[in-house]
Amino acid sequence: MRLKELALHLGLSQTTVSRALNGYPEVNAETRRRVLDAARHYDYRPNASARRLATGRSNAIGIVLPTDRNMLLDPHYVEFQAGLGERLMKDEIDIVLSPSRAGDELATYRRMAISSRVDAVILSSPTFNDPRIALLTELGLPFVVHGRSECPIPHAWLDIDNEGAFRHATKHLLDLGHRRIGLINGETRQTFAVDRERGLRQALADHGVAVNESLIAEGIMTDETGYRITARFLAQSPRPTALLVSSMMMSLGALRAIRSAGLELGRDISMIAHDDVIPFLNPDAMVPTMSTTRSSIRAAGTRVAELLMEIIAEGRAPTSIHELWPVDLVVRASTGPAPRD
Amino acid sequence: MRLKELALHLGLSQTTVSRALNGYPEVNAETRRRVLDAARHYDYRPNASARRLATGRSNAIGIVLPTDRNMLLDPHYVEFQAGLGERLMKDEIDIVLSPSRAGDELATYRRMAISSRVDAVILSSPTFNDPRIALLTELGLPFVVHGRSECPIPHAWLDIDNEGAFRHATKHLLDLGHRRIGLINGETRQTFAVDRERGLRQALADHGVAVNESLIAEGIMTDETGYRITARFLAQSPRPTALLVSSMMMSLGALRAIRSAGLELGRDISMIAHDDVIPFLNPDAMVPTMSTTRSSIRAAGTRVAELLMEIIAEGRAPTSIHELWPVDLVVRASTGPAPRD
DNA sequence: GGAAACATTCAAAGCGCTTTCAAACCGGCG
DNA sequence: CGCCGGTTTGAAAGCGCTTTGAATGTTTCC
Repeated sequence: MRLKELALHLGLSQTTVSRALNGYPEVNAETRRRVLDAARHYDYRPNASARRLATGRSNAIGIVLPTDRNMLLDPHYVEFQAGLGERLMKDEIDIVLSPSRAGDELATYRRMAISSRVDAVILSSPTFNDPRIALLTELGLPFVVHGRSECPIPHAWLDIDNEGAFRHATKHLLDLGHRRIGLINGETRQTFAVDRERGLRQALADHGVAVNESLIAEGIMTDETGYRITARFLAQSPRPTALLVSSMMMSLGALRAIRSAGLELGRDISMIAHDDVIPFLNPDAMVPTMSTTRSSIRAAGTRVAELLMEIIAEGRAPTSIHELWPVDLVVRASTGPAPRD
Repeated sequence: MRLKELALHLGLSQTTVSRALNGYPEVNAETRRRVLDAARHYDYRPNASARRLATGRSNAIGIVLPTDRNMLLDPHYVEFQAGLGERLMKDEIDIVLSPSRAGDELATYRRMAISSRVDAVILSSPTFNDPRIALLTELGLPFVVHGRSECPIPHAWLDIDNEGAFRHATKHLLDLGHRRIGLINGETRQTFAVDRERGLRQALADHGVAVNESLIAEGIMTDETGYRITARFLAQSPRPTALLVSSMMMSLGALRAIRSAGLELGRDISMIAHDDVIPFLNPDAMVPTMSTTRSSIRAAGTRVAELLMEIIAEGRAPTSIHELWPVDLVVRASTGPAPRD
């Protein structure tokens, strides 16, 4: 069923039918009712491409999907997508994934923009001076950064307070008497990891505790990395009495290493992990339950979608958008007072 | 830059330029070169909507994204996506995610089809008589099912041999002398879970071993479920000497429960888990290394994309597509001979 | 030399929608 | 009665591309 046929059936012009369906005010109430009834009856849906061509809006937002391993190796990604979806569903906005090899990312963004496939894009895992920001700004394609870059070009971003989160977590451990605190971080080419390390250093400095550089390590955020780094840390003498871990996934590995070393989490050693609130990695379900810095990545997705809609549908200025979300510290059983030497 | 302007610059008609760009043969070689050069120079990209409208092809394949929790709670999803992307990239085909609440899924498929947003869709996690299959068949939207349904309507599908995988795994355990084998399965409304259980039962029957129904359990495939079910199994007397686990994620929980019970994996109890080859859940990195039934879900994604392309670009008949992939059994350190009673 | 065959190009139609601009119709008013 | 403002509808012009059908040269072959 096409608009033309529908109009024919109704004995109306395409114009009127189109207006009735799109909620324009100049349509007679009775006519509109008839049109809507008929549309429902025939299950009419406007052809997406035709509408896009006519309006210039694509009703879709884009994400470049890096297909190489390591890039999206984590479940955070899909949670974030689900969060986006939750908001975009409401306006029947699609998410367009453009697959791309790591090296071709810029070209893929360019392609998306120039072929006007999407109204806006989301930029995840920004680096310090992320070239994508300059590119998209130049191309005039609206975007929101999830995370933070230090790129000088003004742009919209939403991030969680990684520095504050790890500062608080560190302070909590210090208050419990811990002095040798290890950091198992994500890769520091990602800004969030740097912010977290900064938070740790800041708290240590505030308490006049010297940083032990051999207790700061990073890697891709897998169970395996968590295991390896923790094992290395525990081999040191004296060993750390507390660990700060950048993801729940890593904390699983860390926990394995702790058990292998014959230590008990929460008594011999404490741990605080960052929790993105992934359904299948529930800190309350762990044994012992895991203390966390918590911030739902799904909620972030929903909010990013909302911001995107404000930009493209309501014309909000992207440069006015900077959201820094505070992060909860949730104390559970994995943290306890520092053991006596 | 639009086609019209490009043509103007070149002193050619839109027709010729379009043909040159799309590789039609009736264009003079020299002319084509000029056109391609100019296109590159001006960074010309055809407008996606216009092209779609004109050709009737959207160069996109669709996935309905269920945003409710539990539906895509697992990392398999993103690996599969990456696999798809790997193949689709080549032809610059987009993946369109249409967010949908669990209840509205059918409506979302319908919307995708009728508004001709995509050329084909992927149907994941099929149920026994999946209503989506009937719907899509009726709508005439090509699709490939990832997994298997028992829906009588002929359709394209790709699945791994879940039954064979678990039959072999069980047989392996039986050969090692195990008789009390527990199954920690995914939810049996998913066909793959039923197939796996079937594989277990078959192998037991072949060996004349009676099934212990209290050692068969299912649940969503999380670390937590793995922990709970295993703990319950281990509380039985006599306890099982081996476990079959439906996902690596669950196996992490199972391992925790085994350790909590003071048992040693690979000696006191054996375990074989199904491995979808998720980068951050590496069986070789576990301690002890985990025996698995292995099948890359990413590779499946790539193949599904390939099949989709064959259908939409080459006109292959969907009903001719039925692929059942064999599954490797990889024996590592988590399996050993059954302990003596 | 002219017809036939081929190679190359182009004008214009059409994909299905939105939107501009004009027209039709209405009751009310001077 | 003619005109006006307001309401409602419609014809037609795009949006930027592909593709049909025709036209223009260019060779080739009797």
